[in-house]
Amino acid sequence: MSINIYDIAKKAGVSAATVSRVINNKPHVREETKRNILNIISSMNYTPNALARNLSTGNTLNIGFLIPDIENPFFSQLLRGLTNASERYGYNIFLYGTDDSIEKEHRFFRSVKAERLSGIIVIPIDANNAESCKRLLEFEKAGVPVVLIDRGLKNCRLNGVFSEDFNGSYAAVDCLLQEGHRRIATIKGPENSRPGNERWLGYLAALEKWNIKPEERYIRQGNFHEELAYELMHSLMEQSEPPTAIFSSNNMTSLGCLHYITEKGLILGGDISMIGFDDMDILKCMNIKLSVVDRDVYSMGWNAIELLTKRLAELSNKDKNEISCRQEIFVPTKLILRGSEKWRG
Amino acid sequence: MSINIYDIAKKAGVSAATVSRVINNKPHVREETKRNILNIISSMNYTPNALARNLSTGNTLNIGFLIPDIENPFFSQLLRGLTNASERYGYNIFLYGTDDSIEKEHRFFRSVKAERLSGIIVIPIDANNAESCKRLLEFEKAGVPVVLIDRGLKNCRLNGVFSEDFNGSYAAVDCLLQEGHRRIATIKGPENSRPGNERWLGYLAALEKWNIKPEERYIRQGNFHEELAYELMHSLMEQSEPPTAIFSSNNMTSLGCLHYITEKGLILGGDISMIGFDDMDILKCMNIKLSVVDRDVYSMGWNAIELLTKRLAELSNKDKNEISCRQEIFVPTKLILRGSEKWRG
DNA sequence: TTGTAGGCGTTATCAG
DNA sequence: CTGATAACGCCTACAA
Repeated sequence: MSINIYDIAKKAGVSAATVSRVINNKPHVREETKRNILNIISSMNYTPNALARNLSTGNTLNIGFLIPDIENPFFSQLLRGLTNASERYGYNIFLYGTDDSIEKEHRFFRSVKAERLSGIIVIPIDANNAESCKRLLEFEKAGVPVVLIDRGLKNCRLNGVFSEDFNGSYAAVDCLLQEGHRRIATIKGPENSRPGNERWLGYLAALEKWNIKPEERYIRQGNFHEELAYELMHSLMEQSEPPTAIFSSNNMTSLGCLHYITEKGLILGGDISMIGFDDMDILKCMNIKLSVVDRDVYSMGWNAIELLTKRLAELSNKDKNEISCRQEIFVPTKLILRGSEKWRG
Repeated sequence: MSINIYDIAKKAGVSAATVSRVINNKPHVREETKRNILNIISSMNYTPNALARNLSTGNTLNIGFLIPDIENPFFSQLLRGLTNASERYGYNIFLYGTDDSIEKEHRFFRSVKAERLSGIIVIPIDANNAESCKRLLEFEKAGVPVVLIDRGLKNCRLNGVFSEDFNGSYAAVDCLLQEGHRRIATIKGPENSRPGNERWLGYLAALEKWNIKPEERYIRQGNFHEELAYELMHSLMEQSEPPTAIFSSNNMTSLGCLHYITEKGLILGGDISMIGFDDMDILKCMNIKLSVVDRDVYSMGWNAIELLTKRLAELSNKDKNEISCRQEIFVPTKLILRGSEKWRG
């Protein structure tokens, strides 16, 4: 096959053990021996076999990432944070696209085990899926740390990086109320998603603060996708007393709303007001002054890797047998006002 | 550590070899023995260690994917095609985000070798980079097939999946000419990119067909990113005799153009005409009738995996020692007219 | 049909 | 500071 550690050893007139020490920057090697070996390594263009090393150490630097919808720009941004951070920390990323299919999600769990990944970062598809929850807890117990991002799992206490969905949503709806709106509609996220639920609770809480009863006619069950949101906008707007403002629960939903709004030629912040969750670069290009609840998505990805790194470090210091703290990180949200929240502006 | 093939063997009262045969679906195992082993495997929740297997067979089912700009929706779509196809064929994807940094690209090549990936799919950053070319050819020679996507490398004959950039661009510009435009500007892609160059040649060829001389004042050097395109639009439009139509060489560039156009309140297909390369879902939502050169990006990703699969199969049939054909697949483009090409519409 | 034994390329533990 | 040698978990001739 390809050139191995013995070839180097032979050439250098030493044993494989010494070469191994050099490769791994271990102490107790004479400076000269080291230099010589290093030279031979580079001149023979030798690259240690990671498979063999991992097998021997029982520890890969590979981490798995399960992502439900690769084309959603939110996830792309996350992915960039993740890949950058994992490069920084020396991990390889195994990418698994689950495409919103729970079967795929489960299939990938098997892969994770087979490949002996040292950690996984998961955006679970269904917060209520007991099987996923079980499998993930098994990983944790087996010493494979799990970090959730954005979405969570019900009754499944794991590490995770989330955002302040409740606060963000509350602030957005509160803002609309301050603007004078009283008929505020929302298109909810999927019921089995933590962010969807939190944002819904934020909506309710803001209404309650202002002593306003939530009304069925202004509430729609969305699925975080554009098509449905677009349809729901029709049913929201084409009723006798339509809402004066919309709170949309994610970026795709906002697109659906905007689709309807631009199609009807409505003026944002004039004919209809709106605040969406999650910013999109595209809005700027299109000169669309949509107010949004923003958060640092890139850093969510980065934080997830750091959290994982920390957990992995704790696991390798098993000698102290510390009980490590579970951590949930909540990235703050920020309300960015661009005018679409205005009433009859 | 975790449970291994010997544990299963002991429990089943057979040797590890027999268990191995069962795991790999090899013949010459009594049906009953097989059933029994399978039962034990599932009851003990055993998953074979892929690292050990790969080390032993010298063949991983892992393939690397180098992508320059994860947040570009074109690449997201590609990524979806790739992940779906690789799941279908049983590969794992190692994702490497190069972020347009040639150093990262080279660093990842090292990783590819260390991890003994069985193939790589690359979107090279710089078509003129000799080092990348050299490394990729080395991989090919070492039996690690390489498939390029979209972008290529100069003087580096490798397998690849591209699209009919020249034809697409030619058709777009020809269409603008048919509409009566004579002052057609273009914002070019990077000079070191194959698609950028092909699309530029298509532009020139179309002009030539109509006997029109390309004019410096209507040509700008872009970089496939939005910001620069936006700036270049200023310099294009704010001259004494501005162009009447724009041909934009990729999706991000189109965004930059649209940014300018919407900001100035220009009417697409009225005040200014335009055709872009690559469609974007977003356009529909924003009700923007941009005509585009479209291609099936998802299938480009899928095709890349299929090409790789074929090459891998050929390599394993080394006994025949066939010289396998290098393949370049060119996905067709399609001009989608939505009105923005019209003149004084 | 099944078992034995050696090898894949490293690392790690002891000795020296 | 360096070298044998035994793992790591699986596959695969070859033998039985």
